[in-house]
Amino acid sequence: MNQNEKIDKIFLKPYNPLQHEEETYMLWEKESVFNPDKCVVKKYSNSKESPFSIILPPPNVTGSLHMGSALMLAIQDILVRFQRMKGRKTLWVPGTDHASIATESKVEKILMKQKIRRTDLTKEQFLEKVDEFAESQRKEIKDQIKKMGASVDWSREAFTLDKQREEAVKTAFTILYERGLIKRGEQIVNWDPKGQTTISDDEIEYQEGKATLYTFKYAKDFPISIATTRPETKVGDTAVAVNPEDKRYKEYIGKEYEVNFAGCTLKIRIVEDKNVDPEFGTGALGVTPAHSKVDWEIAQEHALPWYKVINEYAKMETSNPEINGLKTTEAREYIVNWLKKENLLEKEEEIDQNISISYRSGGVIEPLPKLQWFIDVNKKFTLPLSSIPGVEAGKKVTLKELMLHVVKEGHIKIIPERFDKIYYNWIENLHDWCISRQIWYGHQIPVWYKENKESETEVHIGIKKPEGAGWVQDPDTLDTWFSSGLWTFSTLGWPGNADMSEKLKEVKKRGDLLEYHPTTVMETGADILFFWVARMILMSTSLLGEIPFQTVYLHGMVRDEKGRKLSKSLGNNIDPRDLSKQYGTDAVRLSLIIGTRPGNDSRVSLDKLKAYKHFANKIWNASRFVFENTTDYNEKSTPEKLPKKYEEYVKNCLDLAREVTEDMENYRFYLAGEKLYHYFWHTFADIIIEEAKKDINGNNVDLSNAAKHSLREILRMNLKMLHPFMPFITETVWQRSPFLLNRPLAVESWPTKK
RNA sequence: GGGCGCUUAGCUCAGUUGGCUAGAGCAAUCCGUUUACACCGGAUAGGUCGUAGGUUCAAGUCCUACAGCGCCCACCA
Repeated sequence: MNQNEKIDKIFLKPYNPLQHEEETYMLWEKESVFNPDKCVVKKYSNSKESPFSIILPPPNVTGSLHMGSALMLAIQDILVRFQRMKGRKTLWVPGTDHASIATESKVEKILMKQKIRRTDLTKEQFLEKVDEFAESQRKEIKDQIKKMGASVDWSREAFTLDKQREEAVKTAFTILYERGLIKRGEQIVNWDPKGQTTISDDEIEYQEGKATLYTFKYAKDFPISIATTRPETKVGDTAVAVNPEDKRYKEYIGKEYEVNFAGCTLKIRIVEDKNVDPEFGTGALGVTPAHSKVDWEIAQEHALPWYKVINEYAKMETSNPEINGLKTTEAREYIVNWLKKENLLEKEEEIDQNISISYRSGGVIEPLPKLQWFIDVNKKFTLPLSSIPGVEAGKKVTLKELMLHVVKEGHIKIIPERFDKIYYNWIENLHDWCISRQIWYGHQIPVWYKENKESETEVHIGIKKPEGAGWVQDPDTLDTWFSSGLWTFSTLGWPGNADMSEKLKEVKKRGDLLEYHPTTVMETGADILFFWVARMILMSTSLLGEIPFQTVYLHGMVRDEKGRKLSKSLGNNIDPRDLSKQYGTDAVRLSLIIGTRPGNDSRVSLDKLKAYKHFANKIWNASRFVFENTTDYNEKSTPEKLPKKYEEYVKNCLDLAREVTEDMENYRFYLAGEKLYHYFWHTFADIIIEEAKKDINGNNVDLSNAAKHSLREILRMNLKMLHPFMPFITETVWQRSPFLLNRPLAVESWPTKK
């Protein structure tokens, strides 16, 4: 068998991705090229260069990965592989998120199908089921991450609900509590009667709808008419608010009336408040402090009493037995009828109104006052330690100020820039963050209560249950974003063994946290800028006095071919693995990357997938051609100075390398990828190879050698540059090539201009 | 109510700080079955870069207004 027959044997045609991808990933793992420590030992990376670090946004264990995750993995892998090849010590930490509410309700649904209700199980039994489910999803997700070729360091895999992260959560809670930033209080919260839990402002979605606006008086002898879409809540009114500028009601301000309204006795005071719009309705607002956020604030302002008239099941709780226990909608009907009967109803009109919906459970949000835990974003506290320029250690700041400062001063750069404004706007409107949830799955709040002899409640906040009998832990769990907010440093060993309250500094002396934090870049979906990115900034700046990342790269949403959202309920959901099987992972990655600008939505395109699958085949065959035709190539026989034509070819390729490098360094890999594609196919394959064919078989030995030399050099550079984009095929070719020395392509050096 | 994005070839989209005859993929038309590849090659056609003004030696790129589509935030009880 001659050389070319051998090459034919190892380069079977056409290129079949399925045949090579798995073994290639195994090769990388065997060689530990994803582990930065081992890369230093093996001298694959230069420990003197500044490290490059990135933490994977942890996918929720609610289900398997979707196309958005595939895009995320592709972008991050490109960034990471590029830096690794440039010789930087490079860390990419993988992990998953327990996604408390989402996972809990998912498991509940699964149990329902088996005719098991949550209430049939004890808390322990239920959590066991959830853990079981989460574990199986994690396996699935891990498999998907590998299939996408993501070069993550599995030895550092993390889970937001594992032991280490639990320690981080408890520590964070304790520190924030000690600084007075976490408080417990009765406040109006977004209650989800369907999910039976509170949710944060950001977890609400608005649905457009119509509502009836009723205009009426509480009673015949009451001087002012009010308008509302929710008459049933009016049994909880304690005031009527009017605009101070409104002349119509000036004379009533400060007066108090006792009225009998729908069988309930109400004491209504007339107050003035700037927030009341004189143009709307009658210009007078019936204040229901317990069941409306705006009203709650008005009530706070005027020290009004409040009465809860709707309970956690969205049923009435009133002194009138005819209404008590009714659903809110039934109570509304009762009250409207009563108004009609009493001849108090003046007007009924239809208006546009948005309905607040929980984005997890779909339940209609009922504002309720409840005893909950909050993070106070407006309270001044002393930052004990800081490496943030402009905020020295010891300075008094609020969380809001910190969060604004680091972005406004450019310590954190957001790509694309336009999201800066959106971020500022969100922070400026930020209210206290309600962090307690009435569900089982998640980090239980590290607070313990005990009744003492005087039947007062003692409270203990800390990492461990206090000594002695009688301590009961707060049953609530934390908002899932509390633990994911710690993600950039909880994955890097924080808090470790140090005594957190005393020696924050000590922590930084330890391994990963010192080496890799702040992380270089956070790449994630633009849709979780508020949920997550802002929370990470909050946690990192306040707990470590450090930014969590230098750059935020935001990607848009991946939609289907028609531009619709991909979702299970629409039935157009795609498992990236199915596309990988059909087109090869490299093609899937390229199709998601090329032409997708940061922050913009993109569409799954079968045309693109097909095109890049063909491209993989092109690389395969062009490589085969080069190796077949250069088997007798001898470096020594290459003329020192290449003939002009080949000199130009090589120079052009080096120019491309410079341009591509610059694009990569500036996060324009969606351009770099296209340039590489175009160069490889339409310059290297179509022009250079075709030109070289003549010279290789010609009589001029020097020209022939120069052609062989140039083909190899250009192919070598292209395989390297294409590797971050198409890791599988480039590595597979490399492993079969004369280029292979003592290391995989994944840790070969990135081409630079000599 | 406030803010943001998009509008470029038949379709889906690039075009980096204003600078060469405006690009890619797919689709279309014609030719080619020469030993890397038919998951191929060569060629052709196709755009007054949403509209109207403006700045500039020069505008797809900057400014202003308008239109259509989409998104985010706030929210009127």
